[in-house]
Amino acid sequence: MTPERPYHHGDLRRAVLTAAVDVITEHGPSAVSLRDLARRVGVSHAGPVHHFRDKAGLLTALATEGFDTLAETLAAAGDGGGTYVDVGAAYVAFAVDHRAHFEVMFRPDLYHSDDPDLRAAQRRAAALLQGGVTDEPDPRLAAVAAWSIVHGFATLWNTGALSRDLGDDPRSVGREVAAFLFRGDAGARGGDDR
Amino acid sequence: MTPERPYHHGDLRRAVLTAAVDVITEHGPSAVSLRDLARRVGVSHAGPVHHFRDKAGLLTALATEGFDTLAETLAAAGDGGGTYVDVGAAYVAFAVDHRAHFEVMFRPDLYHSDDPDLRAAQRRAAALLQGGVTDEPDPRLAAVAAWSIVHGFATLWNTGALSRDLGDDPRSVGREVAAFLFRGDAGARGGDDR
DNA sequence: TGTACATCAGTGAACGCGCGTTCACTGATGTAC
DNA sequence: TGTACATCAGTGAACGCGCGTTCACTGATGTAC
Repeated sequence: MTPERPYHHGDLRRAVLTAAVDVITEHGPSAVSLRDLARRVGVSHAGPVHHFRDKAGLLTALATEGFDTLAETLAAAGDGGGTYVDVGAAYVAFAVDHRAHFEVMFRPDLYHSDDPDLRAAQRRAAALLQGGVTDEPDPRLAAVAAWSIVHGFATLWNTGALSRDLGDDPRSVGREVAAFLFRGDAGARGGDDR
Repeated sequence: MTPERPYHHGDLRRAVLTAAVDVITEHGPSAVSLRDLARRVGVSHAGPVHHFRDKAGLLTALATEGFDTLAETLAAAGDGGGTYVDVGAAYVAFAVDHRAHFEVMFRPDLYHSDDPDLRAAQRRAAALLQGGVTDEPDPRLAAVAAWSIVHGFATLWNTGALSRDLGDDPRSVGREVAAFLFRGDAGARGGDDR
């Protein structure tokens, strides 16, 4: 018969991260404990330490993964002629689809914010956000405004602060909100300058 | 000689709330503990329980206070012909001036979100946010966009996510960002319809 | 002005718990030769 | 193909700690008469 729990887990790192996502999605980042995650994953309570060093180390890994995914998402949305509105909609979609990651990413007190991998991922995502709105009179202000509006919408949506009669599709409302910012610019183009 | 610690504190409730603000401002809401606050205030560890019932009760009080102050701030900004931009700037100012309150207010998992006083304060603040942008083609969308952009900016600023070369005056940048949203509307008037 | 009594605010001991982290360890795996 | 050995992944006991909450209590205050 096969043993129920082989000595080596296989991919404990991945499993712990996934469990962390579950906990955070349901109860928020402050509910995370290494011992609980170990329990969920069926491993001794000291197991996770091997992969993350620390509780903060685990959350660092989660935040890094989040910034990486966000960068990929934004890049994909901007490729092939995506407008700023597409990029903004992608930002909102990321935030609601990866709520746990999103929440941790913007709580730097929870992780090792000087971790090199993390910072690289952060920079990558930030560059993609800046790049989207180059054809405005004041592009720096426009970039901050653009980031603010999608970030704000995503945050308000995720915390349940928004009125419920906005419907149940955050992606489409998010897109409308992003489009509203550039309602004057015919076409609202951005992203690709080739 | 006067006793160092009179038996009755005088205003323990107020003192605990203030101490909580200090802790949250410095270390975030998850660092709050009733015992620590009691220690800071110079009172037995069970003292605060008398006034708040609960740890969540304490945070409920803090959030309520926050929504009340926000409502006052927004009302003051809208009075006497304040434009939406004024109201938006006031929102940002509140968020950076009362960072601790602001942070707790949008973490409903931390408090008793069905508390009647809390909900009343929430409704008051929400109404003032809705009312600011009545002269847009789609006022509901405009209201969500307006709330999103100032909320997003404030959140990004408070978490330190924004680039440092925006300067050190969140209020004025916040105002610019809010103004950017309505850059097409000459005058960008709102708030008073008298 | 004085007394009795109810109410309120804060005390301090005690409970039981879950946590992060450390440690010496052992089982499993892979690699050099 | 086989053996020795290094490395790696996970174990389980132990540590010390701070926490929230409960409880019977006592000091202080205020109010009725």
